Amino acid sequence: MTKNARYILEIINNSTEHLTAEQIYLRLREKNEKAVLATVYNNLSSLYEQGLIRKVCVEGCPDRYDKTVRHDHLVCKKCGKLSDITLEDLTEKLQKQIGVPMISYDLKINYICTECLTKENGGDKQ
Amino acid sequence: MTKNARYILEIINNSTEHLTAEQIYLRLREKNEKAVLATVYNNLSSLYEQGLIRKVCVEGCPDRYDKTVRHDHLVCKKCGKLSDITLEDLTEKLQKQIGVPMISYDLKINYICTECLTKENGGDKQ
DNA sequence: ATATATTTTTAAAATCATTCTAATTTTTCA
DNA sequence: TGAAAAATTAGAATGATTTTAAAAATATAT
Repeated sequence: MTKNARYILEIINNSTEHLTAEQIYLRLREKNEKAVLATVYNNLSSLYEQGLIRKVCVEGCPDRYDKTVRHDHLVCKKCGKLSDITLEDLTEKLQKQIGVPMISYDLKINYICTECLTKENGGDKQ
Repeated sequence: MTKNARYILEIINNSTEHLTAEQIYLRLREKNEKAVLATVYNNLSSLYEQGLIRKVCVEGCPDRYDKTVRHDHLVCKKCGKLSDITLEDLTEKLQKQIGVPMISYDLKINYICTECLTKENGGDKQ
């Protein structure tokens, strides 16, 4: 694995957020690594193909990259904010229900985050 | 609701597939409705905001639109093929686990579809 | 019905994320 | 050391989607 790939993997694994390629690129540069956005994309693709990172896509947002430890996601329907939540592992239950062998599953819970709820209520009162 | 919006909703609800904006546009034109792609996008956005249709995004593919009746998805990790599957409704179970009120959930099962499995085996033998 | 306001549609350009291209640099390792 | 392979770069290209501003259609009030 190249230095860039290692750094990128590190950035993703050490982040509690869900970073976009752009954000990863910026963090890489903060580390004084001079790299270009295309390099970040190249490395992200290869890390993803190797199964070392997860890719999360929410409509309207650029793809975000995530660690592979099993967990689920909360997605705010208003602002697109993504948070981690670890719910019961459904793998076995689901595997029993579907006939074919499954690789993994992605579970997203749609909700409205506290900030958006507050804003919404504020807005209504105008 | 305008005629275009009504037709688009109809196309989505009568389809067993998961259509992209482009495909919906083509079907609309088949019905002899002269409309432009931007109109399809406009209407899709507004239908989506009204909660009348679902949007499914799979990485590497343009967004696809889907009916709102509760069901889950199988996603082929190789070719991106999307199929419907109706698994046990997890709403209550999940709602109990997360604290905040949830709107809905999206469950995607990753697997390799039969076609891709066949191809893969064929490829290995080369 | 008739003028006015509102909404929708259109064509075209713009945007944004991502990928590709071909050249250059870096790394590998014989 | 030097050739071959892999990674990086700059920049153009692509593809999906959104925006713009004008034109057309629809609704509303007179």
